[in-house]
Amino acid sequence: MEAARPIEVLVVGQLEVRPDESIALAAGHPLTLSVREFDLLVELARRKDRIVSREELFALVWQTPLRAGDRSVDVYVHKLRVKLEHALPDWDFIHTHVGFGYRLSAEASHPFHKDATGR
Amino acid sequence: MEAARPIEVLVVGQLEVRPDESIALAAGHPLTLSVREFDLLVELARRKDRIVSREELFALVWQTPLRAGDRSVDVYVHKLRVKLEHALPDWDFIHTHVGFGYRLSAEASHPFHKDATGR
DNA sequence: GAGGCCCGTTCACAAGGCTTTCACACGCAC
DNA sequence: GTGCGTGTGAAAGCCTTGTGAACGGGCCTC
Repeated sequence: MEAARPIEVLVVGQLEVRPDESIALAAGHPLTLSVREFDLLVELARRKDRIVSREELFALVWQTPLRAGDRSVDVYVHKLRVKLEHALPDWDFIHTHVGFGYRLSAEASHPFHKDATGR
Repeated sequence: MEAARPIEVLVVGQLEVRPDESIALAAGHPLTLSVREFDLLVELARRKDRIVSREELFALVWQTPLRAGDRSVDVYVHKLRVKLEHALPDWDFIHTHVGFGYRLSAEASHPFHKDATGR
């Protein structure tokens, strides 16, 4: 049999991330992500449902220790949130844990009090 | 009877590529492509919906590793885009993923009409 | 052999996207 | 209110990609 190196496919709700193919799918549709955005999403997805500190995320994605005052992680989390929100409006993916870091999990966005804003 | 090697027919939306016949059809009409253009289209079609890096594309089509600074892939992607755009104006086929590479997928070109209100 | 044509390659510049860094707004705890 | 941590929009510069064109080689025709 082939020495099959298992292909890594990270699934988080309707989100599917394939690090080997450098692609992320939202409900089967490819997301357009920059390199940093993609790398950040991959590392979060690999640690799905766990809280990951900024220091760890930065080291993983930027390959260098986080300097005091650097807000890059926050900025890129925001960029990812915007794109994920646009692709899958009914779900929240990146959750903030104040003082600890971020956690990636698929959670239905607040089921009550949902505006019927026509879009 | 025949050695049962299935004939390869790659379909991407209205695009049909037949490597064995060295022909590509757009909505049933043959495209006029050079060898390089055709080979590039074949390799992209074989990896439809996946992002393919310049390095991989160059190795596949040119049969030699990509040298730093070589823009051949970009140039041929452009040539292909022009011909595909001419043949099927309402569809986008080759999508750029900055920092990653190119992806071949049939996607309707901008569904919204862009006006010139400068807004 | 000369001229014309494609084709492939390379270059130069234009365009546009990406990363980084700032500034300020917000919410919560004290 | 004050301080701290996070959200968010924008500016600036860098880097990647898009694009038109020049150059040269191979091939066909005359």
